[in-house]
Amino acid sequence: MATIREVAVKAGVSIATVSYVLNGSRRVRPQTEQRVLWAARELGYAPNSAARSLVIGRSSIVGLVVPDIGNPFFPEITKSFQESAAMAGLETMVMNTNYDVERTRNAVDRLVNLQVPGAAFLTSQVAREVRESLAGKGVGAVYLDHGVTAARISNIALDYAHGIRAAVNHLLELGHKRLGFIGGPMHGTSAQHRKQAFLEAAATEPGVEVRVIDSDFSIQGGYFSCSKLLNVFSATGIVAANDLMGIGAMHCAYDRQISVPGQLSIIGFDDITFAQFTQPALTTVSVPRVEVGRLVFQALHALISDPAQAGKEYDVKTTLIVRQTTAPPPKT
Amino acid sequence: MATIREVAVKAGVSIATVSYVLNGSRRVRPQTEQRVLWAARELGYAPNSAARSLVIGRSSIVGLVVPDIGNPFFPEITKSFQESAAMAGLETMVMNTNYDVERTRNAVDRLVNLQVPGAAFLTSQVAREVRESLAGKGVGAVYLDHGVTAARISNIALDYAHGIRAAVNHLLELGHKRLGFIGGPMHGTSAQHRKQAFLEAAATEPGVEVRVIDSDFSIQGGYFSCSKLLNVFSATGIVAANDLMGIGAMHCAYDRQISVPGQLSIIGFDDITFAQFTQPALTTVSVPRVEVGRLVFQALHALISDPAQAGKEYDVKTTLIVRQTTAPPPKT
DNA sequence: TGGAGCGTTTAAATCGTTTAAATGGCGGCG
DNA sequence: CGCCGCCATTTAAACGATTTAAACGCTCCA
Repeated sequence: MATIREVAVKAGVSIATVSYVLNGSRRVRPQTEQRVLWAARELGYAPNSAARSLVIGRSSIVGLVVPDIGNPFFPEITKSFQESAAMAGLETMVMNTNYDVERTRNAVDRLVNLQVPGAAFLTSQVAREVRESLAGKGVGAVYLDHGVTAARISNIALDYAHGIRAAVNHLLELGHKRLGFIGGPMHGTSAQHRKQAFLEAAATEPGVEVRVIDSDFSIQGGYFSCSKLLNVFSATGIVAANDLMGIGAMHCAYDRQISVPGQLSIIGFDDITFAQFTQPALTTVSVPRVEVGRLVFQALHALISDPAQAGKEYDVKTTLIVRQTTAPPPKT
Repeated sequence: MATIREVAVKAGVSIATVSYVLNGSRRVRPQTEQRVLWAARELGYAPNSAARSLVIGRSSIVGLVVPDIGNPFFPEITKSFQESAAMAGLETMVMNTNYDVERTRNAVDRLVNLQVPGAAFLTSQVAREVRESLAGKGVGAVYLDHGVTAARISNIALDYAHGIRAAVNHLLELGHKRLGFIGGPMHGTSAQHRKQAFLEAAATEPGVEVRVIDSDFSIQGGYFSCSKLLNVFSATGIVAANDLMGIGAMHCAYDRQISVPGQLSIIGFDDITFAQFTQPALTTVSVPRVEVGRLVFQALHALISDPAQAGKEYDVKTTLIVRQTTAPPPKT
């Protein structure tokens, strides 16, 4: 590996000049600039990132904290985040927390130790003191659905309400009167928002019966919750807080020989790639993941490059995608 | 952030002693050791990783290069790799290459710049000179299905043949005589191995007709390949080189009103989580992903901690999981 | 011709570690 | 009693970059 010193020698200047040219941090005579550039290219020089972070006090790595990389919702966001970051010359350190507060804390500690200038959190399991310590250390942070912006803290708000409302209205328009909702774990704010939105949307129409069950965002969870829902009262329409649970619900219906959408309509949330490949294809609320990934990075990048600027709130719309798991309720 | 200097002051020793205690790189009087440990704990000291890598010449980050994090096969391996790495005190930098040689080259450059002690490649799109330069720079590398071991290079061999053979035998035993195979992109060695294994297994039984189509590991690819296969000759059994393509094939069959498994049997490969949730559930060859992730890391770790030791070859078995997409061929 | 003034370049300090070499104290042995 | 050798510890020199402050070399004007 070539060092800045070798480049300096080759270009016949001091190392400071090389640094100035490469970082554009000071005016340099065009002629010297050319020589330096040439020497650097010739030697295939790339600044040693460790040395750089040591003196700067920040690394060129940003953190991306996800609750479960195994859930197909996250890899796609990760991918587009990572691509945006790479274009800005930043590496992305992906950390998986398994929806666990303790592991999240640990992940943050490790990110701080890496001296990341910022991190994005696609999970809501972040303890308050962790958030505060992060802000205190001057680390920029972008949260998903946390709802609060502050110095060094931006927020991406997914407009769940819009999509959920559309989903509920869709079911109501089809004539459904008994609706079930399978929610996510209640310690997550995003799960709370979705449930809230469902309840509000369902309340607009009089004479609609509603039941809600909190679950865990997994296929198995969706399966059992659907089962409970069907036992408790014979729902004709079910909205799940994510596609995985929606798919679980479909299997529950299948196992009970209940036809979807003939006897039971099901709507998911997220529009993961697989949603369009279930049999029948799952009606769901789409979250534009590529856009979210890009936006999350942009928000973080803004925070990093100008630490003085206040945190912002960004909005992302969600939209209903009608496929084949919804139909009018059976007439009894 | 506390520095080693502050710890030294608090413990009343020199910074070198602190370093020795913390790294166990030299004998230290138990009494001093205790004082240092206490001081470090008291201050919540964690060594600055940038400074450390600067002087060591290696970072505490290992690379994990995957072709497509969006393909559910990889996140799970990633997860278990990452967990093993974390237990060994190493961070994992995940890089996505989109099956692109150029992007792989770029990813490697960035890893080298980060001074990783080693990297694992779950993709076969690695140019030879890249591999060589990696080895030359003293970076340990673990490849999946590359088949070559050398100094600083280990290899994980997935025993495709075993699983594929079981899949083909399963179809033959059911009485199928016309078999199709949907392969992966031929520039990947793992795709080649699977195709090879299929052809060999099918050749053992006389009177069996066989057709092969190379595709691209995507759902869409599987869909079109299945379509072609059915046009070319009326296959009654199809083996796909991965589950995504198997699922694509199922949809193709569905759209053509061909019942699975009544008229067409389909077998996938990988056993991604979704394989058990398709309708009907996909018969597939299981690759133990958690185990693979762990093993890949262990192999890498061995390479890193003792650079002198020769590269090793590790084997992982694959096994057929019979679910619901296979049945005897229709009697004509 | 000498100096002011300006823009460019340089020397040197710094970041927080690791580690080779130097130091100092102490017991054992001649 | 003095010397040697051994241990535990310290001193100090790296590692490769950024950046402040100082030096330098020009041009231009008096």
